[in-house]
Formats: sequence, structure tokens, C-alpha cells
Amino acid sequence: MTLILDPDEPGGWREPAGQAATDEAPRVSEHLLDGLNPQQRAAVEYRGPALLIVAGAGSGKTRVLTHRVASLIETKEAWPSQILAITFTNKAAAEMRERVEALLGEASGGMWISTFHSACVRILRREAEAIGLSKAFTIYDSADQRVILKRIIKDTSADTLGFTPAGAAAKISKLKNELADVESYARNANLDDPQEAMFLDIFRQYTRRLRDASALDFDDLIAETVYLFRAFPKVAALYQRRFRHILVDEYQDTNHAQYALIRELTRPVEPDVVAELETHGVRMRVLADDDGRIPGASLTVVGDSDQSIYAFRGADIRNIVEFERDYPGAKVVLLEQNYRSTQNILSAANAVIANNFDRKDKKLWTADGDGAKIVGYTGYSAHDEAQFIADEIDALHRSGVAYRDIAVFYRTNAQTRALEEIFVRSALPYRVVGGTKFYERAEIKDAMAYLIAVANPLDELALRRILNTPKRGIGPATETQLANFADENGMTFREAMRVASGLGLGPKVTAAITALAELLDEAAELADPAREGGPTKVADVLLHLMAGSGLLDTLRNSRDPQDETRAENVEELVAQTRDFDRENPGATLLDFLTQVSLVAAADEIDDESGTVSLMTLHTAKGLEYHAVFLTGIEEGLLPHQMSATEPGGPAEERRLFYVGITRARRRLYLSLAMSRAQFGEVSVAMPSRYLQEIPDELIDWRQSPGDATSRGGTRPRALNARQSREQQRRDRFSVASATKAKTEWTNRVTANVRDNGDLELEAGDRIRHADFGEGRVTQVTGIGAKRVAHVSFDTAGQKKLLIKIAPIEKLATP
DNA sequence: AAATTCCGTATTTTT
DNA sequence: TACGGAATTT
Repeated sequence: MTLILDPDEPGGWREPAGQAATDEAPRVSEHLLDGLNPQQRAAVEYRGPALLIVAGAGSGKTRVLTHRVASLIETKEAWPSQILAITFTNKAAAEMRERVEALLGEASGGMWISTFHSACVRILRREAEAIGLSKAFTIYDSADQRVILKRIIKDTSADTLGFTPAGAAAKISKLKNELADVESYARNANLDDPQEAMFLDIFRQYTRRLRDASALDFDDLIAETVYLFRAFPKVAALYQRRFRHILVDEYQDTNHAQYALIRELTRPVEPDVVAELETHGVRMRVLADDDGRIPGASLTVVGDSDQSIYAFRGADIRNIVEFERDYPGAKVVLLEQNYRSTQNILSAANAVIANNFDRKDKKLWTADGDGAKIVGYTGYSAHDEAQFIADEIDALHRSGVAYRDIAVFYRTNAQTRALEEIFVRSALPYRVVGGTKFYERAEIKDAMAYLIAVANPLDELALRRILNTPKRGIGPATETQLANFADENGMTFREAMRVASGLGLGPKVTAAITALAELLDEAAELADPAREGGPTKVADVLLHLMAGSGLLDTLRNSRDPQDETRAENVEELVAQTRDFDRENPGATLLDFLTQVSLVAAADEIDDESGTVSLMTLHTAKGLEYHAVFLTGIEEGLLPHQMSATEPGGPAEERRLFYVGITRARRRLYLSLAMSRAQFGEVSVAMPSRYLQEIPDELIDWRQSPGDATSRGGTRPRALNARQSREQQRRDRFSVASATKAKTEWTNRVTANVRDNGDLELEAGDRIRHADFGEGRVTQVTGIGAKRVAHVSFDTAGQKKLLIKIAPIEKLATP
């Protein structure tokens, strides 16, 4: 086996100064401890093999982590290259690097700060050959996974046994997160059960197809790295030697595979391995103790079991609960003081989470005061709820809160629809974070498949995707013939394409296949990292492919009006590759593909943007905003219907609610709707059980669930029972206004967008709005399709309306 | 092989 | 509703 010397250390080993110089822990300088509370200080200063920081929401853990890393470097206990910090998103990683560098006042190159997945890709690309994998392996996302599973299920008629691509994918993912592979599953499976036998077949075929394509799915990235380390102790030793300080954030959301990876990385290097690597020219002994062994790296984990929300993807809360058992002698530091939210918000959070049994009691507190009350609102429909949110955001904005300091959270992505409709009408600048992502659009996947096919010629999935995109007259029959030919002759699909002329296909089809194969070969030459003068820029490779394939032109010249947008999207992709080339000089096509595969939803957030952020509660983890709107707090949505049957489901949903609440710094809004359109039809929604868990006096109900239902009589008993006398009086009093509100607000907002064309409006004009009644235009801003009328309505107050689509008509000119 | 139409089913959360 | 897949036509 050939050992690769760590390329990050071109100068060979550097003596870690200070470490051996004295027995005492070096003093951490005052500027790194300034302004920290005693617990935070302890977490920064502690030195030992293992440290668990139990960090409540908003307790300054990022600060503690960055100061801890900076202190290790400043005291020369560690070189930057000896530090590995695992964060939850790439954005958090970038932020951490920046903050460490700001503290040290110097660049800290060589530090690995990244997500689990990015770190594993980096290791796997470097060591790919050891496990018989191409360096250029493709990373398959869940959509790719689905395509493959769909084919397998179809081929094997597994659907007759009730298998679906989604179901099989979930099961495979679960197994991989437990570090099970086909062999170990086969050993434990009961093959007399046709279900299990069939699943084993699916699992085996799936594994083979990925291997044949030199592709890994998300779960493989972690699992394969663990296998690599276990199978090749000498390879593992290179990383065990290198990383002396490992820090893991959001430890409560690690799954078993990630846990195992950390265990492997913190293992000591045994004397025989030390000795052998030394003979290979790797400097190991400098780090070895008297017995000739390199002690395990020091491990710091940060987490909060109350914020564990990823059990569905294998996160195991035991990793944090049993940390002290796994790492004997571990020091535990508790951070409970909150520096983010008002006491009212924290009291609500504490009250909610206290209902989860089986947890260590922990109470967040702040020295900052109560702050404003939480605002509650019950809408009649999702649109009504959205309108309330839009109005409140507008009010907040007027009072000086920047749009980027405001976020709207929801449980499911489907909830964005109503919010977006209203936000567009209200001319609120917003951005949906995550959700249907840019890279998931068909035309972008097509263009990306060209790049993937160039980077990894073994990837049959990518090849098949572009084989007839754009249309070249290569249908399924031809595709099957090619695949069979490749199979029979022991060649890859790509090689079969190159020799297509020998297949006896029609001249037109043959020419199309050969042309595509040549185009890909040309592009591969351009993108070759070993190319004289360096590889061609990613943008130029993509442009070459687009020009050669005609993909972009086909979209541009299409009669289908939607293709215009698709062409623009592809052009946007080209622009993104240009940005990538500019920001990452010398980076390869593979680097680009990796980066695209591993972007997390939260990575897309632009702190400088002037927009309100919309995202799921899961995406919101780790973020904070001045004002937070938690929407759809209804039974069936939060807790979600699907969670009811899962063991531990309702408790996890409660934690999700808790995470949402604790994102808010100063203002928190809880809203729900009494009816929600589910799949076509409208159904009645009930307030979430979690709402009752918040003490009445913390919430100022603008329209309580009682108000909203008093007419229909479907008022939930549970909420009713807990209402204060004052609340009840208010309810009785507000029947009239609720009735009025109903006529005023009933969901008359139509789903189809109207077009007012070139309706001309100017200040002073009188208009009539379908929902808001009559009003006077006070101002017109914006241009073209984005012209906005500021209207002072006679009864509904101030609104901003997008002139092009608002349901308005012009009355008389004064 | 491509375009069109119709029907059935699906919706939790994500790297 | 909206999307994907199958059947049907061009």
C-alpha cells in the first residue's frame, strides 16, 4: 500500500511548541476570557481528553467554541492544522473560521472547519484508491437515489410486495446510519420472510449500482470513511496523528455512524503503527509518549438534548446522554444563562420543554428583563394567518426593524404557498430558504448531469439522463440496447457509446450517440486537472457542453413559454460557475460538484440581504432573529400527523417547537389557522396541544383560538378550560368583532394571480380592493411590474400593494 | 419517437 | 392541487 503524506503539511512535521515545555496548562490570555461568565470561561480554559459543553439555546456556545479554538492556537498548544471542528452547516463553518481569525488577528490556514459530510468527502477523495473507489466519485442526492430505486423496484416487481422507492430509501438510510452493510444485513435477516428477502435483493442491487457508477450517497460518505479507518489503521493513523483537538457542534444530532467516526478519529495510535509509519517517512514519534503510542486527540462536544430534532435521520440522543460513560473522566460544563432572548420568550420555552419527561431539568434565564409579550393570532384560514403576518412585518419594518432581522418558520414546506401569495401581494421582500432548491430543477439537473458525466465517466445515471436531453432521437429502446451491449462486452456505458457505430443502429441515432460521446471526451480533456496550464474554468467547460449539446439553445428556441424561465435558470447556473471560478481560483470541476452536492439550506442565507427569511423549523436550528413568526401551530401540523405513530414523535415535535421559540431575540409571534387546505379540500384545524403549555399571561392574543371559533362552536375544550376569567370576558366581548372580522377577512384571496396590466395609479387616486374596501393612494414606488401602491384604506389601514396583481380597481380621479 | 391527454396518488422534517 | 406515469394519438 502506498501512503500519502499529508498534503496540507508540505514542510513536513512542525514541532508543537509549548506542549511539552511545561506541565502546567498554559495561561489563556485575558482578551480571550474577557466578558465570559464563569461557566463559559471554564469551557474555554479546560484542558483534558474530553469535554462536554451542555449549552442551552442562546447561551453563547459559538463564542465559547471560537474562543476555545483561538486559545489553543494562541498558547501554541496546537497548530491550526491540528484542529478539526465539525459544524452543522457550511455557513456556520465559515463564520467560525472568521471569528477565530478575528480573535487571533491572523489567518489560520490548515484548520479543518467543516461539516461531517464535507470532511468525509475530503478524506475519501484523498484516500479513494485504498477502498477501490474512483477519486472522482459522484455524490448521489435523494432524487438520484429515488431514480435508482425506482428502476430496481420496477425490474424486480418489488412493488407487488408494497415496496416504494421512498420506503426502501428510508430503510437503506437507516441501516447505513447504523453502519450496517449488505453483508451484515444478510447475516441478520430472516430470509424466509419474502419481505426481507426482497429487501435484501433491493439493497444488494442498489449497492452494486452505486459501486459500478463509483457513486456514494449521503450516508455512505460517513459510513465509508468509518470503514476506511477501520480497514486501514495506517490511513486512520495519519488523521489521528494530525488532528489533536477535535470539536463537534450540535452533538445531540449525531447519528451512530458519525459517533463512530469521531471514536475512530480520537483513538490513540498504537506503537506498532507509529513505528511502521515512521519507516515510511511519516514523522510520528515526536507525538508519541514514553510507550511509543500517540495518545488520542482531545475531544470537545457541544450539545443540548432539548434541541435534538433529527431522530428521523438517525440522530441518537444517547450519544450526548452517555458521553460521560463513553469518555471516562470527561469534564462537563453547563451553560444556562441566555444572552439572546427576553425572559418572556425563555419562560415560554422553559414551560413547553418541561413537558418532556426523561430529561435533565434545565432552565434558561436572562438578566435582560421580560421584554414584550408574545403575540398570538388565530386566523380563519392560512391566507388570513399570512395576512396577519404580513401586516405585522410591515409594522415592525416601520418601527425600524430591518427585514433581514425577521424570520417566518413553519413545519412543512407546503406552508410556504399561502405565505408567498400574500407576501407577493403585500410587496414584502422575502426569500424562501431551502425548499424546492435551485439545483433540484429538472433543467439544472440536466446541465449538472453533463458536468458529472465529464467528471465521472462511470456514472451511468448521469449519462442516461443526458442521453436524450435535449431530444436527439435516442429513445428507451436504443438506451436499453446500449446498456445490454455494454453488459455483454464487459464495458461501461460510456465505452459502449464510443463504439456505437458497431451496434447496427440507424445512421441518425448512431451519429447522435457518437457526437455526444465525443463532446464529453472533449470536455473531459478541458477539465483535466493535469492539463497543461491548469484545468479549464468550470464555467468554460459548462459553456462548451451547452454549445456542443444545444441544451441551452433548445430551451431558448422552444415554443413552450415555461422554457424561457428554464433557459434563464441554466444561464443562472453558468453565472454561478463563473462566481465559483472567481472565488476559488485553481479549483477543479470536482470541487464545484462537491460544493454543490453539499450545500445545506441554511448556507443560502445572505446576512446582507434586505429580505425576510422563510424556512422550516429544522432549517432554523442554530439561527437567531430579532423577530420570529412561528406559524401553523396546529394539531396535525405541529405535532405533525406523521409523528403520532413514531415512538418519541410527539416529544421530538415539542423540541422542534422549543427550537423555534428560542430563535427569537426580542419579538415572538405564534399563529395558527382554524382551517387549512390540505390536498385540494379544506379541513378544520385545531390549536396545537403545545399552545396550552405556555402560561396565559405570556401571550397577548390578538385573536385567540376562542375568538376565532366562537361562532362555529368548535372551540377546543382543552384551551377553554385553561382560560383566565379575563380571557373569557374578552371572548364574550369580542364575539361581535370576530363576526365582523369574519366577513371582512374571509378567504376571498384567490389562488390564481390576476393581471392588472398597465393600470396607472398615482398619489391621490381612490381605489377599491376586493378584501380591504376603499382607500386612497398615498404614494407609488417601484418600476415596471414591481410598482407598489401605498394605500391608506378607510377601514383596513395602511397597506402596500403590488399594482400588477392586487385585486384592485381604480375609482374616480379627484 | 414525440406529443398529448388522462388518471391516480401523494405530502414531514434534511445532509 | 400538481405531479408523474401510463395510455393514446400523431
